[in-house]
Amino acid sequence: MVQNQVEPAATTARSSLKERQRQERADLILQMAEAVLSEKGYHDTTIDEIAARVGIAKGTVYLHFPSKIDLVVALFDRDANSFLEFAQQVAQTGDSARVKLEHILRHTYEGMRGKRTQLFMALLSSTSVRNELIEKRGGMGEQVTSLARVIEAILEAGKAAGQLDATIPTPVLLRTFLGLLSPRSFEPLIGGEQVSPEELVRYVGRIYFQGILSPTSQS
Amino acid sequence: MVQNQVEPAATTARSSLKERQRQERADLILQMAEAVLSEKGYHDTTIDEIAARVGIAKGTVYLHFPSKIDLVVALFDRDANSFLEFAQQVAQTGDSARVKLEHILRHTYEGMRGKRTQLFMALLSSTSVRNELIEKRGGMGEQVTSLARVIEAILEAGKAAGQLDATIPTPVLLRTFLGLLSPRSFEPLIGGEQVSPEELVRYVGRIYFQGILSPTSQS
Amino acid sequence: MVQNQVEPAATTARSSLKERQRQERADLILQMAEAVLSEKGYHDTTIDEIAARVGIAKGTVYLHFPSKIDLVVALFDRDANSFLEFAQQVAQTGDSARVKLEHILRHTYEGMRGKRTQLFMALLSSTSVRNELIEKRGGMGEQVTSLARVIEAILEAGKAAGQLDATIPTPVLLRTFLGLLSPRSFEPLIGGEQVSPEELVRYVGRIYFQGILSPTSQS
Amino acid sequence: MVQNQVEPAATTARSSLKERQRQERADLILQMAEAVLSEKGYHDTTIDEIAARVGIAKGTVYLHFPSKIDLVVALFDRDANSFLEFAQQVAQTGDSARVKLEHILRHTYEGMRGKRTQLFMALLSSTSVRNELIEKRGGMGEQVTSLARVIEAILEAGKAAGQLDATIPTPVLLRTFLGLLSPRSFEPLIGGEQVSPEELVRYVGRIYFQGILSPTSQS
DNA sequence: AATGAATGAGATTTCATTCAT
DNA sequence: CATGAATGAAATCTCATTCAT
Repeated sequence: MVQNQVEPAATTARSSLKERQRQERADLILQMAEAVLSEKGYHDTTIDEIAARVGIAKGTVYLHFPSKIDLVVALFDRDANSFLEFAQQVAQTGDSARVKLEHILRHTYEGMRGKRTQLFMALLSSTSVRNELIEKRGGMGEQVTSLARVIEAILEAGKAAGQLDATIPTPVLLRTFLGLLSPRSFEPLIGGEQVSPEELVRYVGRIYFQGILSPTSQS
Repeated sequence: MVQNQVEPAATTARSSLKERQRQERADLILQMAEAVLSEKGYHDTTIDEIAARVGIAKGTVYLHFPSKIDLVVALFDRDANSFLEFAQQVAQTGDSARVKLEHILRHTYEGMRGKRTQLFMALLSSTSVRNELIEKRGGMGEQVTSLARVIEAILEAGKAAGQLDATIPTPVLLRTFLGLLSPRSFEPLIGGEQVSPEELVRYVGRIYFQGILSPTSQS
Repeated sequence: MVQNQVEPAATTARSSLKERQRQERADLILQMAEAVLSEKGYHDTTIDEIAARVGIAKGTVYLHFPSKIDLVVALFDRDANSFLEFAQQVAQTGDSARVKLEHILRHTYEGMRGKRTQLFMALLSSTSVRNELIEKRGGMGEQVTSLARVIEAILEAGKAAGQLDATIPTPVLLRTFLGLLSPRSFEPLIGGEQVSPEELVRYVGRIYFQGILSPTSQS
Repeated sequence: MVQNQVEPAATTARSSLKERQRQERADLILQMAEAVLSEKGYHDTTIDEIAARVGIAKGTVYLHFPSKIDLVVALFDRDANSFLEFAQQVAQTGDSARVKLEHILRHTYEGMRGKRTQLFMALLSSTSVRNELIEKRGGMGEQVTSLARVIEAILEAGKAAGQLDATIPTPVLLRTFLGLLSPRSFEPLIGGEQVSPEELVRYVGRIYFQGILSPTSQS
């Protein structure tokens, strides 16, 4: 009855230790889930395989995520939040729309982030996951709309500042830009890496902002 | 191209009648498969549902397609061929690269073709189907590479003619262009249709060829 | 297109043959399910075991019953209907309430019917099945209330005719009577069969109608 | 009966304190187990839920009861013993068989005891628990037979005293009486409470002892 | 003693594929 | 040819039980 009264520190320390371990475990699971998911897609990813890669038992996965779709949601949320956060930071800078959007492109194409965004984009456009989510939840979460809004805001600000072509509707600009974030979907079509992320940003940025016509031929 | 045209009467007539019926049946199956596949994705599409929509028994589907993945392959081939054919026709015209590519965009965005290309693109980037195909077949078929080559040829010709910016590597141009073909992946993110296909072509074409910067701000 | 037009008989014959086979299969499954269920109870009954006893594969069971609970519902319905039907027939006779109710007791205690009613009663009072049913359906079905109503009607008619003690509320009479239908719940408590069904009816009838006091001691 | 009464002070005091705490804990667990078991039945009751209701960890339950079935056994034993004790006390009075048995009915129908007996009766006739017990132990314990014997003794004494109808075999009387102890199994069939326990005793007693025939129609 | 994370056997259910009719 | 019943592998999820802390 008179417990944990005199040493709240200890208790907190202990519970936060456990909490940390829990977090680590959950992160490990998410990590492996991410790997398997991007290799195999939602349906061909089995809880068994995720567990095996983490080196734990199947049931343990369920200790952290109540169902397979929840695991995916957690992953999606993590990536969406991380992406959203970055986009929001970028949006707050005083840079031009072009610089801002190129920042986002760079962030997307780089390293580990790239993989994450890859999966994030894949999940975003996956019919099966979408159906599952709509059925069991009631939508894809608000981060998606938030993300769209942040980029829209950048685009609109660019238009207002006279930087971007105001005659093209923002939704079209938005979709087109989002499409640029996952050009790797077409990787298998082409093959290995011939271009560095940085180069890719320069090229894609140039395409998106200046078009692909040769400068001399521009009317 | 020149099949079953000059064959002797009776037998052929009968067999070609049967053949035609067979074809019709197969087409019907493909049609329904297409519908279900784009609604539910590969894994959530069941042979049972396809058969039910066609109004035939499950076994009958197997009479036409030896397995579920073969059904998808047939669909994919059909769409890829149709797309390839169109692209090849376009490539042979004397138009500029921009006009050619805008033709392809228009073809993709329009009507029923649009749906087909949608599914085609979805299958192209679907992890599960890709893995399945690599496992059971050994790749995605040659149409994909053929298609890439046709578009590459258009792009390279454009560069050679001084129409397109030669400083951007063709693979990047190619990927970016392919990315423009399935902007609907991001539909749920945005919502209903606010733009007609024709407008979309104009807007997307302008973005791809001239960029999104405001004309006045172009150096 | 011009099928089954000239020989509707054949078609019907064929389809009714299939239908009959289907029925037989379903009945066989129900039969085995009944056996396993009364041996092990709902939760310890596995579809695997039912299938094994029938000599078919697990999936085949699901071809006939969409889920385990549906299997139980079918069984329950069958028994409830059979019981209800009998009770209704009995209710329509011109016999006295006592004779009617003793008919029902006899019917319950006899042979195969006994087992069925046993299971029926067991399911009726099984917490797990009840919860399952309330959750997945929305109640126990109407047969149960119908059955209660039929017996209530008999009791009330008996009261009206001056045969039964009108000072005891019908619900109490009803519950008590229903309690008499599954005296075997207490079998393990007591042991093997020492009394024949017919004797049991006589004894139980005497208890229910005249009480257990010795005739001489009745005030 | 005469335990821990004369032991030396210190150690015993401490150990009996611990012992008492242990007992209290065990009782609390039993209490919650009882609640969950009667709500959900044996299989749908999870150790997790019991622990949660007590407010302890799952492992702690296992410190008190080596397995789930042991928990049920303990509960069953407790109720059976309590019931048995009461029945034995009643049996020792000088009352008539009717008064004795009505005492037992009253005890069963009243308040908290009622719930306990309810569960007790439910467990008694639960197929899954029975099978589990037979498998892991080897029977249902002796209290059950003891209880049967006590009631049998009352019945036989009643017969010997000329109070009860000696022409009805005692086993039948016994079963029938036991059947009266859990009329609530049929509650869902009827609905809410319209009768008080005391009234119920009077009605059920009258039925059991005098029958349901109208007094005037008794020959 | 108490905890609760981890385990893994086992249950339900789905569905591509086969094959006798 | 067409059918659709049958199959059984495989996947998700649950939960009694164990055990390191």
